[in-house]
Amino acid sequence: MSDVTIKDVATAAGVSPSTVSNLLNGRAHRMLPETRQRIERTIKDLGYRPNRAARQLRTGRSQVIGLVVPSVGNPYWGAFARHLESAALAEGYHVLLCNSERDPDRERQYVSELLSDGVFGIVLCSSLPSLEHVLPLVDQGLRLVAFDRKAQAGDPASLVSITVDNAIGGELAGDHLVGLGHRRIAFVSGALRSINRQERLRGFLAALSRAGIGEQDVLRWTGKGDDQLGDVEAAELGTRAAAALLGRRNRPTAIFAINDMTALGVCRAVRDAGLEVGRDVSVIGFDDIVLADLSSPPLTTIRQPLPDLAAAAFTELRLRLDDATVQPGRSLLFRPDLVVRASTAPVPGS
Amino acid sequence: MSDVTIKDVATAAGVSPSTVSNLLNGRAHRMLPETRQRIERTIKDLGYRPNRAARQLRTGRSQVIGLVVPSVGNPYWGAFARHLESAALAEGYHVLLCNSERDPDRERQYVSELLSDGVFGIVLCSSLPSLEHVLPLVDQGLRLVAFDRKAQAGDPASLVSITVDNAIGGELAGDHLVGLGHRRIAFVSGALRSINRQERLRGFLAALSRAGIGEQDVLRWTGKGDDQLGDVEAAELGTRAAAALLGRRNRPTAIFAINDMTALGVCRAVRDAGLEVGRDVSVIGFDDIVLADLSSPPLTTIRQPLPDLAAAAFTELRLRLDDATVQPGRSLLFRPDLVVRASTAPVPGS
DNA sequence: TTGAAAGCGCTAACAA
DNA sequence: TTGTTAGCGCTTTCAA
Repeated sequence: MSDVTIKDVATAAGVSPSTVSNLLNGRAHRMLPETRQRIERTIKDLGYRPNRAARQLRTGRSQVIGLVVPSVGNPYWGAFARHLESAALAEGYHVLLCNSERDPDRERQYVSELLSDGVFGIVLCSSLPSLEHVLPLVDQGLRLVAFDRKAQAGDPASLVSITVDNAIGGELAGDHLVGLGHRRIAFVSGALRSINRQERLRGFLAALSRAGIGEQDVLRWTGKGDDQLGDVEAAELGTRAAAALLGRRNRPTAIFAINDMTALGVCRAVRDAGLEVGRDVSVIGFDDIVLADLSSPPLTTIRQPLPDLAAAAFTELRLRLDDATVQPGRSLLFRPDLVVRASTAPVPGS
Repeated sequence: MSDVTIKDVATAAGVSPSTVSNLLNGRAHRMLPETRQRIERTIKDLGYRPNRAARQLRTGRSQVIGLVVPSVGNPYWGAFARHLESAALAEGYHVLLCNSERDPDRERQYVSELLSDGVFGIVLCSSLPSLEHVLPLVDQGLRLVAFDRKAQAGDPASLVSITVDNAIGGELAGDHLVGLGHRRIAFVSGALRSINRQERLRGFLAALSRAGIGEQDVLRWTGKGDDQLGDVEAAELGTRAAAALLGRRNRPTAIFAINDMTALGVCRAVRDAGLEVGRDVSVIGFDDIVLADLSSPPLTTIRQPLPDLAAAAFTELRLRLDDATVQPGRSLLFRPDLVVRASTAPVPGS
């Protein structure tokens, strides 16, 4: 380890440790320019690097934030992690990565361990509607930003929630399909346990309703016991759901899938049924992961502005980390975009 | 913050801090069972959690390892990060995530900062053939495991290198295509700067050569200036390369792409040319990322045993973290598998 | 403008 | 079996 300490620097520069410390902590104005230069030179010459553990022990603060996601193996979360890390790095923060694998116990465990690591700022991407499993830890100094989740009535007052506006996203999807002339439309998702999913469906139904398509006329597939949907499983679910829906007498001409992975699974089922995505059945997803544009045909989807979302998550977290007083909670809802590609087209024969 | 310290526990339990510390550090046998139980109860009651910064300051060790990858936004690296984190967690370690974005300066910067964070164990997934930009830091206690990179002559003696056996992977790809009757075969990659890529090509050529196809008969596309290939760009490159290759008079009947992202781009170009992947042109990739199985048609590829690779990376790192004496370096080469899906088929008309 | 000194929470000799 | 003690490297108050 870099065994040169602040004391070594002080001795070599002929000053006291506190003067060096002052320089290190943005109080350079308190010393003569020549002193300052001498110290700076010495630091360079000796290759001195402050020991963060010592600093943290002393100040109680650390330049690390925690990120808890279901799994970075999922392209969506991988992309989010990348953008968040990028935003954090720009401000000198590092990111501890935690994969909850959608296990509430593991989520709680992580948060607790992070606290004990001196990591008080955490971006939590929880799959759960309720955050009560981590709330007790807020009393211990935890600063929480909940991502991909709209604020709920039962949330602690200080919580920040950041997400795309899922209801608007659902509406955009619905408007798009209706605008293409579709009337027999299906919705495919796993169990609607998360608020996000409920919102997406709500917006979607609202759009269809405006076009005169009642709720009862929308084919809904919302998980059939297959709840433990991971990332690969989401596609699998899409395939099974679409296979069932396409087997009906009056099969839908368009399908809205809860996310892109599911949509890709839906596309597979369409092909398996001997139909062509786009021409025979329109498919629209949600997220705009990197593969959406790569798949065949390229997937029409609702894009989440991931860089903006990630930057906001970090900014909000930092705000609460720097200021000891408890800030009021709030929700940030970002607007999603419709990205039209080849998987959606006018209804056949129209 | 959890302001209950080891001292509080000691007082409450009626013992000295060192006894509590002994219990905490696996020296429970040095005390009476009843003392032990009393302390354990107190720890629970008070909700005590050790302060890691203090512990680290004292011992110089930390339960954190660093992971430097090009970008977790790339599905391959995202999957690797997930498996590595999982292996680390099982032993009580946390993972600091660093995205180098393929910038050598950033790589060096990260490693240096990690050192100053007291993080001495780092899994480095560098895109560079040489590691000299971080070597000076090895003297400062850095323990390095290089992933996705075979050992080189110029490496430091203590370096561990872990990767799939890319030459064998290339051979498997070559044998597969040859076995299907293909003779006009192309290879598509970005610039062959990394050792991995060179190895894949070498193995591939060796397999073709055994089938009587000389090097000069293999169409090679190895980047045309488009060097800054990120993740999306890899697909883009595949598309451009394949478009050019398929425009030739004697177009290839099979294409081996350097990785799955590139292969997906190749598939897109095949479709754009009015041909069918599998039937008209066989395409094989490398990695077996999650999308390989989801794409249309599902992609034949060379699978990397990612969970095993990740577990090995952590194990090797930990070995070197625990033992202060410098261990001799070594290379671990894991065997890849051929996964046959629908993107490859016998050569048309055979 | 600079320095002396105390102490953050913990571990591990060493002493009892 | 248990306790005393010194000190890890740093920041910050207070004094000079």
